[in-house]
Amino acid sequence: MEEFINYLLQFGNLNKQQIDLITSKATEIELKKDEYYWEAGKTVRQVGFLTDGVIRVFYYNNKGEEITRYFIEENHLILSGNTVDEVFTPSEYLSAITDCKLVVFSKQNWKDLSATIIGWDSIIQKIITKHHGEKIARRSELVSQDGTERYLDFIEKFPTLVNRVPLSYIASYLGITQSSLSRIRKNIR
Amino acid sequence: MEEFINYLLQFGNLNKQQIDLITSKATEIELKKDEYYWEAGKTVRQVGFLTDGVIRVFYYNNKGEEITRYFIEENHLILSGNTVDEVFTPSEYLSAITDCKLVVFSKQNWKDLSATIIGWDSIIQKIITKHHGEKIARRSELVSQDGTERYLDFIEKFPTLVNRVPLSYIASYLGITQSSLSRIRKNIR
DNA sequence: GAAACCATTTGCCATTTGGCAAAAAGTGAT
DNA sequence: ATCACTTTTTGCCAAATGGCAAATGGTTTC
Repeated sequence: MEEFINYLLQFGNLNKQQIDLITSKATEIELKKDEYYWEAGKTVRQVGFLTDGVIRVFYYNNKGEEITRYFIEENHLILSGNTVDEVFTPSEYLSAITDCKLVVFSKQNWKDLSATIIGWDSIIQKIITKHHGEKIARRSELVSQDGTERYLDFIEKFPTLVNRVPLSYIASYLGITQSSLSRIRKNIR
Repeated sequence: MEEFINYLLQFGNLNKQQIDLITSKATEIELKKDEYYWEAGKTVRQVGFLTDGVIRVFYYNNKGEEITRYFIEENHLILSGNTVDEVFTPSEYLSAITDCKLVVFSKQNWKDLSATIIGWDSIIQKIITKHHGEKIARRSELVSQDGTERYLDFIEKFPTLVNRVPLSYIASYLGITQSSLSRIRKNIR
């Protein structure tokens, strides 16, 4: 819980009272390895903040292959469709790669925070913008690189993930096969 | 100008008075083919809306190659860093692929609109969110596809661009060489 | 129409990656 | 230590892509 507050404070100020309110609206939950946080087609009713673990976001392409879109690390907010207003039904899956801990808010509680805390929306908006920027930048570079460059880039950008994420998922994120990734790793050493 | 208003109206309501205000703050400009709209390192002082033409967004990688990040089509907003508040110095270039027409607002005028029109920020936020979503989705798919799939996808998603954008730029966007793209095109027919 | 210029295609060969299956290495439970 | 299971590495060969240079096609200018 503390992690979440500290994270928020990076993007704006909150007084003790506001922090208490946020805390009172939150629930802490755990997710075991390989459990889903979201499933495609099932309505999302929560806003979550990942305090521990790694989550993988993926979908199935028209050949039935799992494509990893990105990874969510500790200290990242998990929002549905960037707005809490509407009912949101994702087309992708979020599943825990490691055991995870999250702080979650029901949509109603989240709306209450938005309505009560001045500046809340602005803080959240900044966070969303930041995450978007990161995701786009990472993806754009991938396309123009060959497998080796992609992997080196991955190591550099996600040093905390390399040893926690199965290589098959990394390969799927990088858009190469697992065997290719394995060969690439051999050549790098 | 009218295009811009119509575009805005898709994301929220505006009354006649508000529309007049927006119009009064806007300037229409033209951009000739190959002229820059932004250059890396030069401060951006405008918010623009592209009413005609195609703009290419690119940067240089560490090998000095031009990498096309994406294309901007008609009826898209061109914002710096997603917020107008701060001084923004881009690290990428925006250059006109065809002759272009834009509606532009000085930062000051844009702020005035934000301060005067209730709901303005919310409209803009929706637009930004939408564009972000589009960009991420497009990029994510590219990574997991081979050249042929990427090109077919490109044709499908940007039918209006295929015949207006030089193949070298498309190749750079797709992350393949121009020769490869040429061969791919031959095989498709 | 010829010349100059730019965009696109092609040929040739080296390199990378994919696909598939088997081997090897690592992990966990008994 | 052994067995069962999962993850990662390899080998083999086919297919895709890159790099480079030359050829072709198209457009503009004079």
